[in-house]
Order: sequence, then structure tokens, then C-alpha cells
Amino acid sequence: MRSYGQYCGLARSLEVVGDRWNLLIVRQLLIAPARYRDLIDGLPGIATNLLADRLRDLERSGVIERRPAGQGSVVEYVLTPWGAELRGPIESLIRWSTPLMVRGPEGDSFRPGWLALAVPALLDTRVEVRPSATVGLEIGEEPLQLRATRSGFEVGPHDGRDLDATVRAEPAYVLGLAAGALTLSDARALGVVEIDGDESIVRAVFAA
Amino acid sequence: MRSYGQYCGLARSLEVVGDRWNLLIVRQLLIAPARYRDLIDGLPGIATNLLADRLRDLERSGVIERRPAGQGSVVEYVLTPWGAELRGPIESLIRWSTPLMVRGPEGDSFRPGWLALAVPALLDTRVEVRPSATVGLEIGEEPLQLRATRSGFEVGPHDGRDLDATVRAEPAYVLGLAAGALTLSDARALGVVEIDGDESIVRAVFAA
DNA sequence: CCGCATCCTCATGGATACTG
DNA sequence: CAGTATCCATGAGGATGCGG
Repeated sequence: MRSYGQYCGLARSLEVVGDRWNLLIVRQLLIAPARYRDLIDGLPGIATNLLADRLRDLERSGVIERRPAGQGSVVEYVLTPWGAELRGPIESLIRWSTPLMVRGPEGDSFRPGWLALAVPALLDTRVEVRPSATVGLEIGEEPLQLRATRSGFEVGPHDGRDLDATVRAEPAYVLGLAAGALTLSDARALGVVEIDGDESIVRAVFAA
Repeated sequence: MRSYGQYCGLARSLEVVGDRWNLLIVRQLLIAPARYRDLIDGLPGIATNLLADRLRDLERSGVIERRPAGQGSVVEYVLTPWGAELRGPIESLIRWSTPLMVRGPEGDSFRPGWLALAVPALLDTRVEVRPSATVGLEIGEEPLQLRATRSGFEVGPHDGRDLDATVRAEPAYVLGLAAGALTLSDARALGVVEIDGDESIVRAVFAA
């Protein structure tokens, strides 16, 4: 990216992460460290040369690091501590996007892993839920789980542990619930969400 | 901007504000509503055709509005309520940029008005300062003032009211102090900051 | 296969001149 | 002052190649 030549924090940030695809690459690495192939899969639409270019740029500017993974010459891309601090700006943009997301997918591609960032960003962290309470999220295939911690919520792949409840819904409704743009009772009246198990926990998590 | 085709809040946000210059235009309008000429002045380096393009795009997507200003056919650009909510993402990116800003301007252009966003974004809002306490900021020419409110700090042009204290320093040191990357006593030992008036208020505001 | 590098085409950005 | 029009440089996207 060509420099803006402005002594302003926003302009300097954008010189590092403002290039097309850059923040989406960081998004993928916030979900989990990843190999080149994982990034291609998690970034539908990116051209392979662009991914290679961007990974070089982000490494040069100190946002990501390559590190050996497993055996052989296999490398894995990981965020540096500074790069991981982009969680704040990214969650903030995700919250801002709510009006754009309630329209639904409209043919856009979707990866359940993206919810691992979006749902905690949207949920009201002031809500008090018993720590370690765990709710399964079934969106399409990939089973996810949402766990309450003292500091907020974590969403990741289901690790097989016991679930207090399970929610099954389309991505748009999960996001609507998390953002408070849709209440649980409305969602149930519309028949767009199914809940198994301890419903009170689900109500507590998605308290509007 | 070409669509990413991803049903992800970050991707959809970037389709609206990810284009080059877009967030910097929003930055200017967060500082104050502005006319075309004000934007040209506040966005050194932008080409006039790009500014016109971006203003059209941002209006179409509901981030800004044109409205008549003064008399005649003079128009002014203003953020919509949704556009104004970009303050969160922008402040977040400004905080993230601290390591990039402590290097100093290095020839980049600077507008004191940019501090109206950066300083409140960087200051620790948990600090308790007497509401309506006012500190003058003298950076280059343009006199600014920093006012404590119940909810945080506001920085804007000096309105001529009485000041409890005045701080004079280069932009980089003001940002360093606000970010807590530089302590007031270090700054004074280095002779890079001058303080007049009630120094205790300045110490309270910039409590590291 | 994975992890890129090269090549080509086309869309976008930038600088400047110009107009109502 | 508030933008358009024009022309050139750069960057994105897609296909393909290629070594390990």
C-alpha cells in the first residue's frame, strides 16, 4: 500500500493492515494459527499470489510470524502479540456491521469458524452466566461450542465435552440473536431456531 | 471495492469502509462536519476525483449525508448516526497504532485536529479528573483544549474559556503521554514538554 | 498434493488540467 | 469553490507452471 504520508494513528494503521485481504487474513489467524492451505480454504476468493504477497507484507511489518509446524519443512502462520491485538479493531468492525449482516448471506460464502470471532464480539459481556456453562452451536455441519468464562464468551470447535444445551439455527439468526437484533422468543415464534437441553442457559446467554 | 463474497461482518464492513481513504474521510467528519474544501485540507495527499468518488460511495452506503450549510447552495458532509458509530473501530485502530506513532512524524504531514480523536482514544478513561477541568494543548500553532467530562475526555479547538493548565509539546510527545508510553516526569526530564498553570491536573490526566 | 512464483488482463488509484 | 475529465501507473484477479 502506498503511504498516506500522514502522522495520524489511523493512517499509519491502515498502511499496515489497510490493504485488501489483510484484515481478513488476520481474522483467520485470530480463529487459529493456520497453514497456507488452511488460509486458502478460510479466505474464499483470494488469489494465491495475493495471499503469498500479503503474508510476506504482514510478516515484514511484524503482524504475523512463520513458524515450523509438525515435522518436515511445514510452516504455520501465527499472529505476533501485536498482531493479536487487532482483535479489538476487528471485533469493533464486526459490531458495526450488524445492519449489513441482518440482510442474510445473499449468496455469500460462509465458514462456521467465522462465528468464533463474531459471536463473542456481539454478545453483551455484562451478562452473567455460570462460568464453564457450555452451549453447542449447530450451524450447517461443523459443530461449535460456546463457553462462558469469567471474562466473557469463547466460541470454538466442539471438543466433545458435555453440553448444557444446543442451539440449531442459520448463521444469520445466530448473529441476530447475539447482536440483540432478534429476541429468542421472536426467533422461536418464527421457527428459525431449535433449542435442546437447558433452555434457561440459552436465554441467559442471549439476553437482549 | 470489489465484493469479498463472504458472509462475515468484517468482510461486509470492509466492503463499505475498506476502500483506500474511506476511513480517513470518516475520521475528518468525526472531528467535525466539513465542506469539500475542508476535507481536501484535512486529507493531505488525496486526489480531488477520489474524494468526490468516495463521498458518493459513502453517501450511497449510508455512512455520510450531504446537507445544505449556511446560505446558497453550499453543502456540508456529515456522518449519519451509523457512520458516527465508526468512532469505535477508528479509536481501536488508533490505540493499535501506538508502536507506529512513537517513531515520530518522519516527514509525514500533521494536522492538530487529528489529536481531537487520538488523545481521547489513548487516554485511560478510568482516570478520575474533576469534570470540566480544562487543559490547553499547544502543538505547533492551532490551540486545542482537553476537557474532562463524566464519561471521558473531549478534545477540540480552544473556545477561549479559562484553562486550568497548558501543555506545550510536539505531537509525538503528546501522543506518547496519552498512550502511557512516556511518563510526564520522563518528558520533563527530557525537556520535551512545557507545563503552565495547575500541574496536578496535568498529572491526573496523563496518569500512566 | 502443498507452497508458492510468473504471466497476462483488466479494474482501480493518482496527478493534473479543466469547467460551471 | 466544488467538483469532472483525462491520462498514466499500479495493483487485483485468474490461470498456469513448477520444485519439493
